Amino acid sequence: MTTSMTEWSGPAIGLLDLDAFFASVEQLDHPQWRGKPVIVGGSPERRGVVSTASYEARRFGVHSAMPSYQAKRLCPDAIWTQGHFDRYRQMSARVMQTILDETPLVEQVSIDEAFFDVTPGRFSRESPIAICRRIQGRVAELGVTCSIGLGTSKTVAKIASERQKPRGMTVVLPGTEAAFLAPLPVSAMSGVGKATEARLRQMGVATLGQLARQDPERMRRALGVAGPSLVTRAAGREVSRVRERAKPEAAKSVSNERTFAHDLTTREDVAAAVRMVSQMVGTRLRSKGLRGHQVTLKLKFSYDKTRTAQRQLDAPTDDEHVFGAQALRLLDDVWHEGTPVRLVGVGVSGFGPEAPRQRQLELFSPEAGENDEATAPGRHRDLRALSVAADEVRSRFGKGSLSLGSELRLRESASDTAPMNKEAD
DNA sequence: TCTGGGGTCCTAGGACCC
DNA sequence: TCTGGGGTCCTAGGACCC
Repeated sequence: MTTSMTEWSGPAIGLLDLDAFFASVEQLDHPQWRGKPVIVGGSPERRGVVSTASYEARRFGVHSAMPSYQAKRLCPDAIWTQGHFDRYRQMSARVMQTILDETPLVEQVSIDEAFFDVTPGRFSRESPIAICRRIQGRVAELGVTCSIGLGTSKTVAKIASERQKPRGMTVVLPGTEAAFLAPLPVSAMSGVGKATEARLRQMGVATLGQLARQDPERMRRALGVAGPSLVTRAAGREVSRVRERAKPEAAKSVSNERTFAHDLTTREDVAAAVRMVSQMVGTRLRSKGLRGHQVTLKLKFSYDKTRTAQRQLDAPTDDEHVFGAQALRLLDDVWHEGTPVRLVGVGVSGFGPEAPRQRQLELFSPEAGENDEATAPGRHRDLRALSVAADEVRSRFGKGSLSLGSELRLRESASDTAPMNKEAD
């Protein structure tokens, strides 16, 4: 297919998606693993899931987000690894730089995906297709491969990128968007998950072509504010803009959660888990220089039963002794001893510059009592200094080098840092 | 020992204020 | 004696993404 600039009218947006990225990096770094099934994910014994499966493993039916025990059954000889995230981030950065070398407007959307703007006449007069081909070749030189979708909007580019994988390139020429999208199931479009798909099915809408013909107002009533834009996007009429990625400092929340190999039932164990997870969050907050004034506790009792509770703090903090103590209090709102807990999560948010609304009541409430773990301001300072010192020790001697006695047993049963799932399910 | 972890955004109800 | 109405904050839960 050849297209000169004169044939391309309107915006040209590309979406680059790295093929089985984590597994590909592992195969790049371990030549003896090439051509073999490789699975990056949590271990089958610890309630893990598959993050990425190499294409060799996919032939056995293994895919992202599959429970690891199931993947193990399908592909017993697969090579397993928990993943090497610093290495993936490094490789990702090189890929992003490669795209930037070809066009200045790049929006990284995840570790393995980026939109880029190659609209003819905007930064260059070259054919968008030629630029995409060159990007694909240069990425391959780095040792990993990618698939690219090219179209006049983000929605089209994204869907196109998934049509031919791995190492594919799918071009949807201007004017052909509606015909390209129409036969596809609604779930092909990002923003349409299980729930929305089911809702649309009830309404007799199964394909993007059918969705494109819906009354936007009807969709708004059925699906909320996102409804009308789904119609526009399904019709291929979306006007999208590639934006440089927001800075990491713009994070709105920092959280950690751990699933335990065996459910926790005693207050002692659950409280120890809350403290352990709070400590992980505290370390990350301090390393990012963020302080939040809201803490959230999350407990998962079974696969589909989760409860959360949150609370405002008197002042923004990055110290687990402060927000962790509040998280412990929230425990009683959502849990009673004896109920099995499979996951414990703690999050801190509310990094905005302004202080939360002062709540006079709190000053006199019994919960600000002296039996708090950390209440008196002087004690706060001492404990935070302790947290900072502990960060230092952990960074020098490893994460496991410092932990409370009660945490030790938990650390043994908690899944190791499970890699994020980098692919759509 | 079926189904992880880190995020963002939206919704809906109640509190509270004027 | 039948209780307004807009705005904002807070909270819990859920959908979705990679």
